[in-house]
Amino acid sequence: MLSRKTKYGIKALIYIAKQDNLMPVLISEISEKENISKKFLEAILLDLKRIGLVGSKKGKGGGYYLLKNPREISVATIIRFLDGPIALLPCVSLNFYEKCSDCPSEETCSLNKLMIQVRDNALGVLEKKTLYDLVNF
Amino acid sequence: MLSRKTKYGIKALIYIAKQDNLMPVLISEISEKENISKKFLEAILLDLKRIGLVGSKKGKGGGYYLLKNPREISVATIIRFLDGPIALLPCVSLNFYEKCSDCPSEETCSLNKLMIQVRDNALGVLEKKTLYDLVNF
DNA sequence: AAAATACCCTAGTAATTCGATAGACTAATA
DNA sequence: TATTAGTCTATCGAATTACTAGGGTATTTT
Repeated sequence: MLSRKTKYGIKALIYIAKQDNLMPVLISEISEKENISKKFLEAILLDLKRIGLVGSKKGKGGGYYLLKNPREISVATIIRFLDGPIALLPCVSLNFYEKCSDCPSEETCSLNKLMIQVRDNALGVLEKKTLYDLVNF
Repeated sequence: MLSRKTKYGIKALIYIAKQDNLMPVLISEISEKENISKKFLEAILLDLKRIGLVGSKKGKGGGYYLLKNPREISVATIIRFLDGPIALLPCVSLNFYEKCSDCPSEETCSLNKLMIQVRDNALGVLEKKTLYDLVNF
């Protein structure tokens, strides 16, 4: 399951992407409209800023805005950064690979191949889907 | 990501399924061969027993054995019982459905449809794959 | 009776999640 | 310059989860 953090992060990005004017969007506005705890959202947006997906402007008239074209932000990217691996096992993760401590060999592991298949199926959807698609659903 | 519990559970079931003789399999044997903490495995097998996938016999010559045909045990079933929902959001889970607290309506939710798609893709693999397939990989 | 084995209970550590609280800093604007 | 509307930082805490470990009980076979 996705963490709330990730879910909120995606919804916030969608919200920002929907405002096609150039004005930065307020945390408080997103918080109210999307029913997200303001302080929690604050932390999430900060994460998204570190990743480079959004920029921010302080002071009056400030807020958050997208730094990339919505077509270039895939859902997979967002999930990876906020939630971590999409794969079900560390040994089949493309971006967070780690050897399973209990497995002597991935070659002979009975789960490895199956989980690669599951991963690829999920990625097939999540890599293709971008913020743009979600805004214009 | 799958919990260790689930991963261990699946591997234990595979191990048991591989012994085609009728002798029950010892916890300690699975624990050693699969590098799983014995105590943890104990709890996992107990769960699997409650679910009805395995049976057990105490005393000398005791151990665990399958109660169902490996062809009838899908990986999805095992994951659901040990790990919970396969879906990424509660609102798209078939077996553990729950309304998202922040969403006013699933109809207009921008994530709902996408996550249904991801779920169905994952299930396409996990429902079809059974213990039998994993043993004879 | 003794040995082998599953079963049960408890407790603890460590990490993660989801926030709450309090305030510091920054920039536009009146 | 003072005010105000914002982001930013840091810390704390309750609740849950994921294991790990110990010791004792019940049951079955020899």
